[in-house]
Amino acid sequence: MARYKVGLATRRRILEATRLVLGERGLDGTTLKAICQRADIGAGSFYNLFGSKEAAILQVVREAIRAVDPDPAGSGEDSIADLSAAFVKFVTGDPELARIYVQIAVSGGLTDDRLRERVLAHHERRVYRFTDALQRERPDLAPGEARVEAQRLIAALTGLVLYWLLDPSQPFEELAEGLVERLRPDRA
Amino acid sequence: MARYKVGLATRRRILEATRLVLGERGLDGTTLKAICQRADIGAGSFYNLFGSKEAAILQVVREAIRAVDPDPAGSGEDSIADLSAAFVKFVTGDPELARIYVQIAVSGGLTDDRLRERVLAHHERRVYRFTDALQRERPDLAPGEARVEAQRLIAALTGLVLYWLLDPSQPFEELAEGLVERLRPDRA
DNA sequence: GACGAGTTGGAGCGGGCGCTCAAACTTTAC
DNA sequence: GTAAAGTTTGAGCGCCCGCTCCAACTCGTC
Repeated sequence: MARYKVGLATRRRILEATRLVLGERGLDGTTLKAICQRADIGAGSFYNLFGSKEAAILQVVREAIRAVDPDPAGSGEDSIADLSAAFVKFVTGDPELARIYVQIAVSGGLTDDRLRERVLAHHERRVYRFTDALQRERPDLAPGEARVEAQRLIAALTGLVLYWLLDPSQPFEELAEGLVERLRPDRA
Repeated sequence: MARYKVGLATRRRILEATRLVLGERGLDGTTLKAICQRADIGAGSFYNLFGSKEAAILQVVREAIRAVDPDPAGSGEDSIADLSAAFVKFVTGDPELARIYVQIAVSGGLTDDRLRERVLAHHERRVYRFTDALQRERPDLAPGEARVEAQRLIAALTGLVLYWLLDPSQPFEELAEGLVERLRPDRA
């Protein structure tokens, strides 16, 4: 849609504004008016560049999910500690996007069928990735057990993010690091 | 407000309808129309018994939180396994209420200041309860370490509930039970 | 059965929602 | 400089929201 420089710049401003509003107000609080005020544009400009409010939101959601799982077709060289640390870094490094990620996973996933599919597909990839890493590090674990431990670890990390977003004074990084300790080879 | 039997019965129907709609559609999807259709009443009847839509929702939210933490002033005789099993039982026994619990914690807690306070107060009580149980069972743990482990356990349980609600085919009970195993005295 | 108190449905209010549209303006290519 | 294509603004449309109001109706009491 955008073909001139100004249009592309406006497009970027809209996505940035959408990101901010989504983080602050959540999925349903993200109104067109809020986005347009934040981006300092009129409604007409928005619809010149996006087909609908949902389109802009989905674009931001895609970004958030990609930030958590940056390399969907990755070759699988990372350790559990790497994967976990990368997630912690994502969360602490871009809390706005982390907020969106958690809100989408829950309020979106539990009420919107299409979003649930996206969230579950993303979750499945993560479980696979973590399971793979765990099997490499801990050949002593049965394959089924590795997957189960991966699921537990991801659930715990997700829960910690939630409580940290609710109360940022919580020592999220320390809590998260302790989760990985337990899965180390020397604890087998 | 309700003084005749019919009024009290209607009040119950409204709360039941609110519970169902909240679980299915989430906080923002719970419209007055949806509640009234579900309860098969007119809007006038609703406002004869509740001061606002929010009042009915808060009533249900209170129920959900109380279901997770049924005895806020409890004496502290439960073991970690008891506390964890009680939570698992709540979740599997009343998934509707569990849905509400998770949705409120996230979409409510992250966007509404008053709800966040409620959620955090509830969470703090739970952490205290779990920490207390863990200290009794595992005197070898430093007090700070017991609290940290309690936080990790609660976060993991919450995360597991989330993913189980997104995908009920997940073996939630098995995954949850494994979390407690690790904290047993004989693993010290 | 008469009567006050409580309960009921639903039309309709003010307001915010996502979105449209046309006229004015800006950018770009020649 | 010209003109086609792209961009912008903001009033306003239709819709649904939470909520009000009141005439009609039931309930409980005597």
